[in-house]
Amino acid sequence: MPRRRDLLSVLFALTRALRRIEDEAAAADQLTMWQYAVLALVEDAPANQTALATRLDYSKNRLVHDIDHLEHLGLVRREVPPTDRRSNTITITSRGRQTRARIQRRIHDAEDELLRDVPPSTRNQFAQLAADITDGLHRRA
Amino acid sequence: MPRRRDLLSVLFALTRALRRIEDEAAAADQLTMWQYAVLALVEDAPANQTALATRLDYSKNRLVHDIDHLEHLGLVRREVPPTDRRSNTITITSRGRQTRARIQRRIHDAEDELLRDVPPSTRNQFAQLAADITDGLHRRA
DNA sequence: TATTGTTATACTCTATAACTATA
DNA sequence: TATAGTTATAGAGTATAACAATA
Repeated sequence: MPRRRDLLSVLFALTRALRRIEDEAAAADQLTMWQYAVLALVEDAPANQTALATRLDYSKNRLVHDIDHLEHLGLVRREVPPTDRRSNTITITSRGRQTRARIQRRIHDAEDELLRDVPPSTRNQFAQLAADITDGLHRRA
Repeated sequence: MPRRRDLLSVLFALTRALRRIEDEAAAADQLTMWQYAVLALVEDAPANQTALATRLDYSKNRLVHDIDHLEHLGLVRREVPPTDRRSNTITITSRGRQTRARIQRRIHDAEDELLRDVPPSTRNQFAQLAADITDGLHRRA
């Protein structure tokens, strides 16, 4: 029976490589990984900055600059809902959708290249399990 | 058919939580996650600093301070092999083994708590697939 | 000439706390 | 009094390049 390995140690090289892939894919459109992550979240549904910070496990003060940048590029809009004038609802623009799709295509291509030696069945199984576990953690948070 | 999700997005929350677990477990023994990672690697086999940097995907200049710290705590030793007096062979001490085991126990306990809602079969399958994929990446590097 | 480990430096990222305007 | 967003600042983490000793 082999010794139990730390879970992080068996994920570290993979997530570092994936992080690099996302950084580069986002940088090709003048974005950071975090800005791309915001874009991806608000494409699914508009959200205010506090909700985004919670969901991303990110701090709200850092989000300010990221959303400034996204807004400056015309990829999202800040809208103040009349029901609570303290908050901003972040909404994606059509240009934002295009940019996000372009970045995602780069990411998926690079993922395919990175995992070219992993059999598709292994890979799909892994992705499914990872999604289940992570979604479970999000539901708890 | 649901849209393909970025692999990083389904791993991110998990790896961030695991990173926090390792940071805290290592900090309880005055170490960083990186220093713990070095300790774990040299327990398996002594290695020089360049090899460690490559294996950890870390830079060799940062390793200098980390190994200084580990050496200062008496957890590893630098030994100059007569065959190549430029390099240091980093060897773990018995105190280093004890510290590493103690930190790992904390990590495994915290992992169990984090993943308490994940069925053991799911978890084992996930860990096995992750290890296979990561080991494959290491073999390529 | 190349490599190992080291040092110095600048830069980016991140955490903390305080502030404003609304509620 | 509490919350959403913002601003300012200090600190940690990281990348780059240059250096000495050895090969």
